[in-house]
Amino acid sequence: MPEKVAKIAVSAATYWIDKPYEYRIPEILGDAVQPGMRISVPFSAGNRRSEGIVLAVSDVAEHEKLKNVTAVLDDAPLLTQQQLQLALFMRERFFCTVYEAVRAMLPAGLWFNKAGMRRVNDKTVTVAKLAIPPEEASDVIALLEQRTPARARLLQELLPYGEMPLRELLTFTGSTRATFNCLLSDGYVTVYERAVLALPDQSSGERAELPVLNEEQCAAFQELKHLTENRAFSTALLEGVTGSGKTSVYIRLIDSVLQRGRTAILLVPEIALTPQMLQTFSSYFGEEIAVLHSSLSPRQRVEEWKRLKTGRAHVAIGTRSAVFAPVEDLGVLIIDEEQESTYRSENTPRYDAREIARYRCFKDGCLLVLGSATPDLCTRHDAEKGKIRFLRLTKRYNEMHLPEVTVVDMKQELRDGRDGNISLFLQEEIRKNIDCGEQSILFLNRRGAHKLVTCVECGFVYQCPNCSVPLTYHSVNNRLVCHYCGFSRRLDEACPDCGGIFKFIGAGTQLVEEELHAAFPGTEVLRMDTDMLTGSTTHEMLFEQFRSRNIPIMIGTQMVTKGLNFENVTLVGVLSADQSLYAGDYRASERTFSLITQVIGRSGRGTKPGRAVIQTFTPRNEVIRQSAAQDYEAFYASEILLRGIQKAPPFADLLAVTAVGKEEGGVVRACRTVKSRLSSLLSDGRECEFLGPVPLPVMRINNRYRYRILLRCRLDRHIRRCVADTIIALSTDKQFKGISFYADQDPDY
DNA sequence: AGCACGCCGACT
DNA sequence: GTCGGCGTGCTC
Repeated sequence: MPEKVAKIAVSAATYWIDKPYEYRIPEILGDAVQPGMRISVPFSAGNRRSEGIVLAVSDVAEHEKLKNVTAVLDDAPLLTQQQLQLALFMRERFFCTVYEAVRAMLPAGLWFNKAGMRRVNDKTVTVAKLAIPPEEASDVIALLEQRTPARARLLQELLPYGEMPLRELLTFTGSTRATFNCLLSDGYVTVYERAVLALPDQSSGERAELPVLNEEQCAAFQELKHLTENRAFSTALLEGVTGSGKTSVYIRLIDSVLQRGRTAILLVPEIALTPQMLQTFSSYFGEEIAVLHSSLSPRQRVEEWKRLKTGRAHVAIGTRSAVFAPVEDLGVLIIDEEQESTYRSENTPRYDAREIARYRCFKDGCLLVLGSATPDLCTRHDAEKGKIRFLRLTKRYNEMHLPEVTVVDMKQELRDGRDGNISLFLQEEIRKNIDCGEQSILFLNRRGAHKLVTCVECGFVYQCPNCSVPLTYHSVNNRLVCHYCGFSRRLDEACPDCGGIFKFIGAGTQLVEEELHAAFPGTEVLRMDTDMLTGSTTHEMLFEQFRSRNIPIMIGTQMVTKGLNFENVTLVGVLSADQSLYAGDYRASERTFSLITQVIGRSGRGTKPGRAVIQTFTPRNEVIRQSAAQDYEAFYASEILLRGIQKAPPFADLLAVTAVGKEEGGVVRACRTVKSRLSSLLSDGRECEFLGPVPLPVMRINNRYRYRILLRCRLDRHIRRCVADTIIALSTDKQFKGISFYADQDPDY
């Protein structure tokens, strides 16, 4: 009887030693070890316990001496062969380890032990929060390291985030609640309960009638449906102006796929996944739906995942990670608002859900639908070239008119002696709304929401000692905070350089709120920002207040832009359109256009017509004018020309290799080495262009310098291989000790 | 990365 | 003679 051998992707393996490792399956484990299961193995010289996932089982050993598999962690495979294949693809494509890919594919709750899963009815999650300023925490960690290292580790893990669900914190650090309680009683941390997104009640058996489609929607639906009927891969762009009813088409499409016994996945941007939206889908599909979303409790996440895995649910709705939903025989995968940056992961593995979607649909032979009012330029370009199907919805629901848009020149405002954040024109418009009992929403860019402190006399600006950014002022605690590393300090009474008086510049939501109170005394204002969302208050609760109490004005950041439907809102204002426009990367215009479109779309969704006001210092800017006119066609036409000239996507791929390290000279040298190695590897007649080394827009974060090399070319397998080899070679080079490298396709900056 | 093995200087 | 410095190499 030949011995069984397992090929395993090990969690302890770093990127440059990541490969399938062989282990012997001891006889007692016998058939209990199958591909797709997690197991426990000894790894490396010290035989450290490591987790792994079984990739294959065979009875031929390619190695002389093998270690034994220690234990099996699952009683059924978590991943199918196809999903394991996907993990291997992700390694190639996103420069991560196979196990990192696996971890991204599975709900985090699977790693919590059974004892930790006892709670059934999680209405809230306990969140651990740092109770001391981050810079003080660093000192505390150093202090604790000697006598109570476990406590130090907990604090260390919590530090970069500021707060995280307690359960996750304990699992990541492998600590117990007791250790945490010590930190709690020492006052270094606090806890609070955060409300968990409520899943729609699916017990009410009555299913709603499917939405009736208008002529245009019907044509789009028929064509999409047709594409799902032959089992072949295809992609379609569904471009629909705001309010054209893309969702109704999705619903009918999902329904038709379910009718044929296949499954569906719907991806939505983070912010669009609201209880109302889930309720809508749940009313059509009942318990067929499973929701995959980060603000579910770990327990719920596992439960929903299992319902899909076991075939009790056939439709997955969720954010980015729902692209990994464990469904078989996929019939359609829909990505709503496909241009959203939230589909790209910012952590390892730095995957793009759209690319995973394409891979899955290709393998499953099914339809990929990309829906948007303002598609990604590359998607739109593909549609125009006939590479993907192109379907359009041009009519707004009920023939509603687009809001009337006014662009206000803020330079003129300054010349007229007004230096506030709200122009005279916008003030008058708000006044009209207050008078007739209608509501207004004011939108502030996240970047614009930062408040700087500067000295009136000498122009002194506080800088973060660890990062190359100015500190931002928070009036709640009168402290200056770094938004990258969390450093904070008290604000001095006067300028530390010259003793001058401070001036606060840049509009924070709080500042705008104060301005509004001054302009409209006695009028209620609802502020929607992260400061308001502490404790058990959720967005939904604030939105509900806004609606039910008919609060005249709401101000907010990104989160007020999407998907919300308030009938009584007839005025929206973009306080400063410039921040995102002049961010400096090749996607800045595209982001701005999409953002303004979404904001404008919030106005006049009821029976009354809407108005929109865009404030800018550059009113003649073409992108501003095109977005004010809501002319995506014009925007696309001019922007695609520009991309051609810039040789930016879709006309070339960009790949950034970033080096991060404590010593600036070393990091720059590392980048140069990346460049010279790659250029000699790719010198065989390929058209490749190198840019850099350039510092990232924020050059230093947490005392680590960040530089990158940009590679402009047509990315193929060979080039990826060369990049991977280069990263591996430099990571293992003693010369570059302490410097880490990563690669990113089409980076945002 | 993290750990063992290995080959040269100051210690009980 | 031995303890320990960190240089080198491997992880099945």
